[in-house]
Amino acid sequence: MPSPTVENYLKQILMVTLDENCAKVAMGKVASELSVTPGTATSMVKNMERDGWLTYYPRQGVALTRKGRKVAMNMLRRHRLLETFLVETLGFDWSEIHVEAEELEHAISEKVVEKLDLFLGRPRYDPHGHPIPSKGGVIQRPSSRTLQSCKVGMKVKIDSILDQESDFLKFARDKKLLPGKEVVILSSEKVADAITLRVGRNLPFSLGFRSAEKILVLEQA
Amino acid sequence: MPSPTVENYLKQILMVTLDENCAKVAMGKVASELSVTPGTATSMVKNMERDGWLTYYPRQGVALTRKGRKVAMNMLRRHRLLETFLVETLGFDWSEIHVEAEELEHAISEKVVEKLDLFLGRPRYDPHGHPIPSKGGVIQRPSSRTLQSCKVGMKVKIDSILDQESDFLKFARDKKLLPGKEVVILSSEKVADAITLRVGRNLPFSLGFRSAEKILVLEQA
DNA sequence: AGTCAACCTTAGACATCTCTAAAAGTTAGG
DNA sequence: CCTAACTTTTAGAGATGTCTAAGGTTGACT
Repeated sequence: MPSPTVENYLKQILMVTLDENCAKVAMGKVASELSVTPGTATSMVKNMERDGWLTYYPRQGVALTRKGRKVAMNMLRRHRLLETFLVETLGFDWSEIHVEAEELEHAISEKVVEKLDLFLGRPRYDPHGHPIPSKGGVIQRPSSRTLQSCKVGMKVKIDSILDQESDFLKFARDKKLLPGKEVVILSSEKVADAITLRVGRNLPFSLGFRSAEKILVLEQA
Repeated sequence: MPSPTVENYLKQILMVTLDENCAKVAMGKVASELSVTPGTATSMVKNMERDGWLTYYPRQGVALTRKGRKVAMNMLRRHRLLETFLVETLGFDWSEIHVEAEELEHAISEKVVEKLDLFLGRPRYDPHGHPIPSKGGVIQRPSSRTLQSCKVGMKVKIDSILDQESDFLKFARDKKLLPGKEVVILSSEKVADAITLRVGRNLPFSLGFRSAEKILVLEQA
């Protein structure tokens, strides 16, 4: 059985994995997400590898094992069900519930989770609009669309690059056009057949529609 | 702030204090109540004295300080409110709730306790018939206990009947089991789950523990 | 290619909470 | 009043999870 601390590490690592859509999570990210020093994260992660929760690639990052992912999904389920309960049943404001759920999710037993789920009417989304993983650990992924289909002014997050051409991938990397990055659409001219966009705070640049079709993005809530 | 472990020690010590109606709690009792070895209890208690939760009288026992008692009462409040919630709202059975509440009581914030209290309609008794301490740490009937908790040979006075079931109330009236009556405990068999008692000079009869728990009594000096 | 900054790991320390095993104190019966 | 049985304390150890401080790697930019 994982300790509450291990549960926290697992959940946080899963959330970064889902968010950045990338297999390995860097140690620095682990440390900052959990508000511990880098040294603490390293030693913790080594213990967690010893116990089979994740795989540790020194100086590269960590990836959850199947066993670790299962627990992490379960924590996400608990967290989001509890947030729903706090808003729907106890009348909390949605700005206050995160911290409360963070504590309760470690103390609530599987039995209580089940009864709560039933009591709440098996909700599929929490008050923030995030999908609640099922009992089996399946999460509904927000559907992605191509960059080409985005409207001017939209703020989206890169989900994945479909092209495998190394030239294109190199170009994408130069422009920081990488999974997880936030992008703003500055213009989209059908006549010119081009989209202008900005990644993070970098310089804006343009992409032809043909290239833009190769990039899947997620809408930001 | 007390750790969950300290909270457990405090709550357990308070419960023994209330139960035995005596100021000091022996170290052996502390150890057995918390299911730790005597050595563990001693070292823990020393740390707790250092932090002002209790006073430690070597080879005699411990007594809560005002600060310790306040926290302990609050834990009791949380525990009993949570048990009420688990039964009333989520539909748990009596028998399962103690362990669940034991975990949750350390994770629930003051804010959530308040909202829960409100949601439940500010109950005064938990499903076992135990009084729920108020927000200020006042327990409503410090001198009353359930009939179920009485030892063989004790002479007590009926304080009140918690059950609202008319069948049970009719039965109680037949047996003269009414507030103010004096009762002697003739036997209390955990295995048989039953208590035998005599009201005044009437014929003795038996009650199951579940029924006995719904009867509040006052100890006779 | 060299250097610097960012990132990561190592090492040693500490607080908390637990254990076992052995020693010391206490109490009751003969 | 002595001893056996019980209770309590001491001593030493270990797991977990955290820190600081120092040292090693890596990658990016000149």
